[in-house]
Amino acid sequence: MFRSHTCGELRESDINKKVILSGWVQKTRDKGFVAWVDLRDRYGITQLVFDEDRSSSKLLEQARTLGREFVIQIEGTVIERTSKNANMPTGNIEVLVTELVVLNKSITPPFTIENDTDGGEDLRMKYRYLDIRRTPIKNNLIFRSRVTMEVRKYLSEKGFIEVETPYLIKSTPEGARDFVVPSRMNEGQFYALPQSPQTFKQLLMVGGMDKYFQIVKCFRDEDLRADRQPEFTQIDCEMAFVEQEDILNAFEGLTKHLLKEIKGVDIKTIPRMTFDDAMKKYGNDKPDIRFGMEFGELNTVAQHKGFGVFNTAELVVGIAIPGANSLSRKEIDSLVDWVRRPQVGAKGMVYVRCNDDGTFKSSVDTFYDQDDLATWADSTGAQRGDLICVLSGDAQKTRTQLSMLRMEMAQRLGLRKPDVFAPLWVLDFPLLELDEETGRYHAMHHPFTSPKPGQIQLLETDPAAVRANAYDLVLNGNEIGGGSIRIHDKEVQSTMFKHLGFTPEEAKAQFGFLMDAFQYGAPPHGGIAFGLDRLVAILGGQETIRDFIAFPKNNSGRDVMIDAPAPIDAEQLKELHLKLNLK
RNA sequence: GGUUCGGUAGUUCAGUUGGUUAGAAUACCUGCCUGUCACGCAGGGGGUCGCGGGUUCGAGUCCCGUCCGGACCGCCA
Repeated sequence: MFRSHTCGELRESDINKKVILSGWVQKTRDKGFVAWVDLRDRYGITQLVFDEDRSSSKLLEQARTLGREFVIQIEGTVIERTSKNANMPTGNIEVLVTELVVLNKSITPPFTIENDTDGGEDLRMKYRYLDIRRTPIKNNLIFRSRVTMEVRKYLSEKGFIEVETPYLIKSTPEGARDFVVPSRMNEGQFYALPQSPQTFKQLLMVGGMDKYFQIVKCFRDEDLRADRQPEFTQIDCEMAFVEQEDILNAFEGLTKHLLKEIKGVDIKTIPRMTFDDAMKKYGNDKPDIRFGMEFGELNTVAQHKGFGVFNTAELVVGIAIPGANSLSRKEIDSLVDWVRRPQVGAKGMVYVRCNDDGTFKSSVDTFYDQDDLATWADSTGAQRGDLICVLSGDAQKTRTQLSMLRMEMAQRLGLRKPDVFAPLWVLDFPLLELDEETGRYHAMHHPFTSPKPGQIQLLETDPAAVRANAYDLVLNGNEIGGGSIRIHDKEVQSTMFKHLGFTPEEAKAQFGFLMDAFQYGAPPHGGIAFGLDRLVAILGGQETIRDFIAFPKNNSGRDVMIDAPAPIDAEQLKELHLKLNLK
């Protein structure tokens, strides 16, 4: 037997018990007459004690040879501490060791395995197995396990069946780049790893599975970010015989369940907002509604008063930043510089100080009097003490820029509180999006998304106006889930492909299997997929998904621990019928 | 593909206008220490300043190239 207890569970009630513990040496403190060892495992830390009076000199000497991260097994007696430590759960007791076995030595680790490690990101990635020993990372993985367990529990109880779908599938031109796998047995042919199990879950609906879910890896060969990995996990769901309302209700239930069980937060109902409203009010299709600062459109009140910049702008729009009248002239100037950076791209910024005495002082006082500025304050909801920031120009771009300013100021003002959770449904997304480079329309969600009833004809005349039965679940300014009611009719699906620029032959070659299936009684169906990594990170109050993934990739898509990707040898290439064409 | 910041001891970093033998903290090693828990005290070892080239009497420092890492833009149905 390696252990009778874990290193996290012994308490005062265990005093006088004989115990066996195994774990890692976190740290030793040698005081001469007495030496302590902090013994760590997944469950916690228990202090071991060796001293001149109660331990044999051989044992005390042996304890002094222990180094960081040695794996040891001890036998001993739980005793009350002379000096207790209120900061640790096991702080009232320690184990007086009677026997010590070194199960395995360790060389000095490259960084300290403590909550506040001295190790940098890169190094911790290279030795991820050591990083996982640290409490913060360990707790994140345990947290993730709790979340997935709750998801499985909830969905299973609601009658969903978890079905696995294949990872070796077919490459398609839509969407992100595919990761590709050469086929040895089929010369010159390739599998692709799924960007999502989309078509398979639809085929499961045709197969009568009715309510499906899967916690599943997906793959996209695109550049990485702090919240984006090339392989990531989705909670993928699909239901048959449903309309949008059924899906929203079902997964509102899941979201509320998770917030309740994981965070202890009660959400009554999740508010809903159309895509158009989200863009108008927040300039963003995933607004953070933990705070206000809604957009106020100022065209009618700010144009034709002699200020040329506004007169020629498609949109004049502002927000009231709470309490920001206290900013100095210099700070406001630096804010103007901030919006003019290329990443934001505004040409300039007009501001209005809302003084405590109810007067206004703006950067455009030449053109606007106090009454004019009062209407601005009205439109933006500005209170005394606020600062109104106004941007103008092309409607879409200006909204995006003001949205960036809104998020930045909320961040600076501490309004993005990690312990507040404000989910939001965003509905009625456009079906299609114009690609400015190619001039072609492509599906905003994916090509299997159904248009709103009665809008199919609009595809011919005004494709950009067609709305989809598509919805996103937004949590604290992050898209954590998205889905749609799918097309289940072969003719409608063909029409969609036609409008996406597929010839009938291309559509048949790439998605013929799906359209064939639709001919055999495909039920109406729809679904949703949640980004598990992101969901877990946000529930955990953090932005970086990397710390919630056991073995993540770095910014360049590399696994620095196993050093992948890596070249393969000539023999393997030959087997796969591949020739390299390197620069 | 682009913008930007960084690479100096095992680790995290400092290093001024280009100027003697490149420092601090921590980790590591040795010794001391009658209750530590960020233990304390004394001492010690530890450097290809990412790599290559250039300017200079002299380069960690300036210039060019390159590699690696972080953040962001493009991209991510």
